[in-house]
Formats: sequence, C-alpha cells, structure tokens
Amino acid sequence: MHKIPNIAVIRLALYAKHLEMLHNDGVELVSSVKLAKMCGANPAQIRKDLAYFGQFGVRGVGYYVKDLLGALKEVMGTNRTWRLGLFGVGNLGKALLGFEQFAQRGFVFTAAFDKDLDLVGTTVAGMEISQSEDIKEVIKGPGCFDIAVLATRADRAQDCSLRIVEAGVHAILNFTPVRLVLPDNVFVENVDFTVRLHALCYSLTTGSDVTQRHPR
Amino acid sequence: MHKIPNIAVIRLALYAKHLEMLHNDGVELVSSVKLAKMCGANPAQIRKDLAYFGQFGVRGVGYYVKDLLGALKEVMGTNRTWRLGLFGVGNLGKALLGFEQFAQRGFVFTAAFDKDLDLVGTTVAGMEISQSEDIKEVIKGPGCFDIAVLATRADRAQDCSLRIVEAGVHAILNFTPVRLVLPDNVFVENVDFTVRLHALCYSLTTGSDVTQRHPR
DNA sequence: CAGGGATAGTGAACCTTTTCACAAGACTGG
DNA sequence: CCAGTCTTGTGAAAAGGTTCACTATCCCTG
Repeated sequence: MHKIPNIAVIRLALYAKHLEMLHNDGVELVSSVKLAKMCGANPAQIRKDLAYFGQFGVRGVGYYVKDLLGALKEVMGTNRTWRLGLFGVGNLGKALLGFEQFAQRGFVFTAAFDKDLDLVGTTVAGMEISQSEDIKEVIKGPGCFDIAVLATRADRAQDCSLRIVEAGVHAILNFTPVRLVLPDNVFVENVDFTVRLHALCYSLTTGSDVTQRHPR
Repeated sequence: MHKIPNIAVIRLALYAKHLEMLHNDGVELVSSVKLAKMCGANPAQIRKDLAYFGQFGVRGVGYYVKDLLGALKEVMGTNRTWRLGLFGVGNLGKALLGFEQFAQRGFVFTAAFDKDLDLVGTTVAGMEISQSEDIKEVIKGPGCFDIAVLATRADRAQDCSLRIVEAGVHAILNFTPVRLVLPDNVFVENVDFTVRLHALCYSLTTGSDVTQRHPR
C-alpha cells in the first residue's frame, strides 16, 4: 500500500464539491476528463487520486456521480454532520455563524463562546453565546462539538486554544494570525486571508502568476 | 536563473509576517533556525527560498530583521498600500470591511458594492456602499482599487467577476464557492473555508494528519 | 456476436520541491 | 591576529508529486 499524498486528500474535497454540484444538477455520469475541466485539474491526477482509495469507476463509461460522491464522503469522513464550536463572536465570528455554505455542506454550529460579558447570554444567528470558561460544561450537553473555529483576538488565541484542547477537542480551524503551539495530536488548519492577498500583490507586481489553482 | 517555485513566494509572505512581529517586538537579528521555528518551517528551506531572490543575510551572524523585511516587501510588492474593492456587503463582506489585519498589513478598502438597493447609499464601517453597476464610474475617482474582494452570493459571482475584469481590475480574492471563468491575465485566489474543514474531518476520521503546516 | 470507440486503472518516466551536508565568510575573545 | 564558533549560501542527493502512455474493460451498433 502506497503512502497517500496529503495534497491528494485535499483535492478529494474539491472533487466532492464539484460532484455535489453535478448531483444537484441531475447529472448521473461523469468522466475524469469532464470532472478535471470543472476542477481545473489533470484527468490523470483525478484517476490517480481516486486510485489511492479504491476503484470507483467503470472502464469505458466513467464514474457514476452518486456512487463516487458517496464513496468520497465515506473516505473523507463527511457522510455525517460535524459540529462546530465558535470562539470569538466579533465581526468575523458573527459572519461565520451565519455562513450558509457551512450548513449546506454538513457543518453545524452547536456552541459559541466569547469573553465579552455583554455578549454572553445574548443570541446571535439563533445561537446563545456562552462564556469561554464554561467550555467543559457546555461540551457535556447539547453544545458538544467536534471542531473548534477560532476567531478571537490575536492576544487570546493561544490561551483559548489551550482551553479547547483541555476540553478534549482535537481539531481547530484557526482564523487568528497566531501560530498555535499545541500537542502533536491536535489538528490545526490556519486560515490567513492576508497571505492570499500577498500572493495577488506579487502576481500583480511581477506579472508572474503565483496563485493557487485549487482552493485551500 | 532558476525558476522560482510558486510556493516559495507564498512562504515569503509568511516569513514577512513573522519578521514584522519580530520587528514590532524590537528584535534586530534573527537566524534561519529561529525564524524556521516561528514559521514551522525548515531552516534550509528558508535560506533556499531567500536565495531565489538574492542574498540578504550575513554568514556567521544571521539576518537583520529590518533589512530582510524591507527586502521581502520589495520582492513581494508590499512596500506600498494596496487598495481593495469589496463586492457583496453581506455578513462576510461586512466582517471583511472591518477586518483589522487588512489595515495592519497595508490593505485598505476604498470601495464597496452591493446589488441590494436598500444597502446602496448607506455606510458600513465608514464605507459608503455603491451599486455594482457603477464600478466603472467609482474606479475613476477616489474609490479606485487594485484588488477585488468577491463576497457575493454564489449565483452572482461569475457575472460580477466579469464586470470587475471589464473595469480593468485583474486580481480577485474569491470567497464564493464558484470557479470563476476569466481571461488568463486575471489572477484569482480562491478561499474556501469548507475545504479546510474537510481536511480536519479527514484527519479526525483517519487519525492521519493532512493539515497544512503553512497558512494559505 | 464482433468490431469500434470510449474511459478507468496503473506502472514508469518525468519533473518539482525539500532536505542534507559542507564550504565560505563573519564575529568573538584572548 | 589566530583559533574557535556560528550561520549563511548552495550544489547534490533524496523525497515527493505529476503526467504520460498503455492495457484492461465496458458499452453500443450493426
């Protein structure tokens, strides 16, 4: 068994997204060439990426959209609802709470926390805000969640992430500019809009395209 | 002269970010080893990445933070202010308008557009909202901008991006889930939070870490 | 049921990127 | 001014990822 490139897993998520669109449009069959065009990828790469996990197509025919989508969701672990906990209900946090794409793709907020006592107890986008000190209590009840979304102020990010890990949550989507220092068994995805803008600046300044073909 | 890997350029932005932090903390000198620890990178890689663009260090000593930062900004084209135009003043758009990290790192919104006539004319985070039909007018005046930030509804993204390009703007930070079809001379960076969440799902489900070390 | 056309699956070649390892240069202390 | 220590810059090796090119398989048509 070969080692699967990390980046192949990321691309699987991309393929799944486009397969969902096809499925919504009622398309039943798709070839690696067509899917590649939609994703901006190479057909051979799609076939190879899929081959890391099994055989999902029919030679001479293509891939049945519904079947492949199901298989990919199984592989990715996205054939279920994942619960999110928000930390930091500022501008960005509020926007994330109401972000429709999350719900559409199986991600649901079940808890939201903030330090600001004026916010605690109020409701934003149908979600009651808790105190971040109470995380261990909240997580025992219906506010339990699988993945933390960190959107606090930078100076609270490290401290807050430690509390999250202590409460037993091992995955963090980090919107703060801080590099979190956490145990190795915690998964962290860093999102930094400014880094992406810098790529555009470089492209505009030099004329050479350094933008990513695939979303991240 | 070798070809510079795209990904090296992206990392440069990351290095610059951490150098700015060091600079703000009054640190004058840094070694590739120290900087690598901060960025979660390999020291040899940092040295190699820098070598693509010139020689910025002093052997036996390290890098002078201020000098290296200046050099990087020159290379990246970020030793100036870049003007942003927002399209779509929904939850996410509003959050982006007030996103402090943008201003801190040299990105300033000079215009904001929305289709909703109830919003047009009102002011959000000190910014007056224009009609997206008026982009060609706005861009002639003080609302001129270099990079478009696309945060419209998905069904308007393609259409809106075409208008942006027609108005002469060739760089787009795309927060919609749509794969924009645009001329080759337009630079597009796609930001998709859900793809990042999927990476976390896979990691949690399988136990194997597919998260990105470096922010994107 | 045979032939033609289409498309997945895959080993191998190719290309890119990362890491290693060491020479070159700079500072420090005596 | 010399020896020792430190750290950059860089060719070469290693690792990793992508693309090619071909085979196996399936469907459709006559």
